[in-house]
Amino acid sequence: MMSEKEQLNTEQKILEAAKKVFIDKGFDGARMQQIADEAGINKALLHYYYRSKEKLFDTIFFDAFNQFMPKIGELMMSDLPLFDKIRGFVGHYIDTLIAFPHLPVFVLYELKRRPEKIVDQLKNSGIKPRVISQFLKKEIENGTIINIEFSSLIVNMIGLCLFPYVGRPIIEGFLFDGDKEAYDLFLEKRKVLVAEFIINAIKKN
Amino acid sequence: MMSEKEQLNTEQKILEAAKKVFIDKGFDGARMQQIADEAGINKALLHYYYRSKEKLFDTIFFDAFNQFMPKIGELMMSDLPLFDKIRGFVGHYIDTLIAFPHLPVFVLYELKRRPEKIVDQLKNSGIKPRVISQFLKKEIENGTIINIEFSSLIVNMIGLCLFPYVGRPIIEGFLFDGDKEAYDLFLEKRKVLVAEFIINAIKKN
DNA sequence: GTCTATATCGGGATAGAC
DNA sequence: GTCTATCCCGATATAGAC
Repeated sequence: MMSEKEQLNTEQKILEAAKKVFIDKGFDGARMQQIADEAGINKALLHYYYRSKEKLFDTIFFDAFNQFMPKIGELMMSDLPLFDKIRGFVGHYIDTLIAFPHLPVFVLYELKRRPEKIVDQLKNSGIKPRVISQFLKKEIENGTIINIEFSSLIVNMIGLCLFPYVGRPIIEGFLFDGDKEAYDLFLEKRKVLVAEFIINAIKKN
Repeated sequence: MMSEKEQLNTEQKILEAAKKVFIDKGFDGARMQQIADEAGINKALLHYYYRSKEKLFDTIFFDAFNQFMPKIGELMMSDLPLFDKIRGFVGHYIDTLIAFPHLPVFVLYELKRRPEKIVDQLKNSGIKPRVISQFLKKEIENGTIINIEFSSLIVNMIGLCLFPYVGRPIIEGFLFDGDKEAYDLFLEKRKVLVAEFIINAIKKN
């Protein structure tokens, strides 16, 4: 009986392995040999499918990035009440992070090597800051929330979601005495806590 | 007339150069040759002062880390009112980030390679989570703030300060259309905005 | 202490058999 | 498509002259 991994074809095995190694080690830290080992093949075959390390990396990276930037465009531009949008965003974002906890550091690190390409990707994502910004202005005029720029709000939201993941080794070690289970619980609870924290911060009265 | 750099002795020049290159490229991405060039010496001399790349890196890293983790122990454990502590923390933290904007990604990335050592450093920093936690409990009992764990609060605070720096390439490109000056202004304004955001989020009524 | 020259090795990439 | 063997460059590290 074949294991699940053995049922994959070679290209899929390579992609799985590359994803794992690149995300864990970054481009510079990753080794083609390790990817080959992980995929149960040899180095030469990697080059047969993807001519270079760079090419293979690109495939992985943009795939990862699209997972990392959740499909929240529709959510943000829907006609849900603002506070529900915030809850939806935070919940969805943290769910993604729980599924792929190593993605953020990977993406942020690689971001320094090629910011342009990534910004281009985002611009093609269909998310329109202007539209959301207008929506926010209306809520401010209505008096539901305090005066805040969209850029501020979104940066705050992402920062609050993200940091527990990128900073996990420090926080878990220092504040949770290395208690992995306690930290997982902490992360899970933040799905609600972060949304309420944000709403508290911006709601009038 | 000597430039400022030429007045430094060799060891200082090496440390300056290494700091620059390591922080910019990370351990794996950094090249001893580039460090030597930057310092205006040759590779052999690097090894004369620091036997290996790893040794040189360690020196830089722990130095950088101590800058990155601002000396906020005293501030946090002082007898200032809570909201002033928060303002002080955010202001000080963001000032540090403005001075060393590339530190966070560097520290977070390298953190994955050696979490233990860094947590040890923190534990020797003199900051006592328990003490601050107790202080927070009192404020909750007094009714000044809503019920919140210290771990949540500090993670939120750091996350809010940090993200605009680690995510700068994306945010600046996507939300600010690459306008560097506008982004610097945005960062500067956050010194006040973030503190008030946090205070709003936790204060009762 | 500082240099030039070189040893050594690891890793990405290719050639070529099957 | 998949393998083994090998090329070749770049990077760390060392030897040794001055």
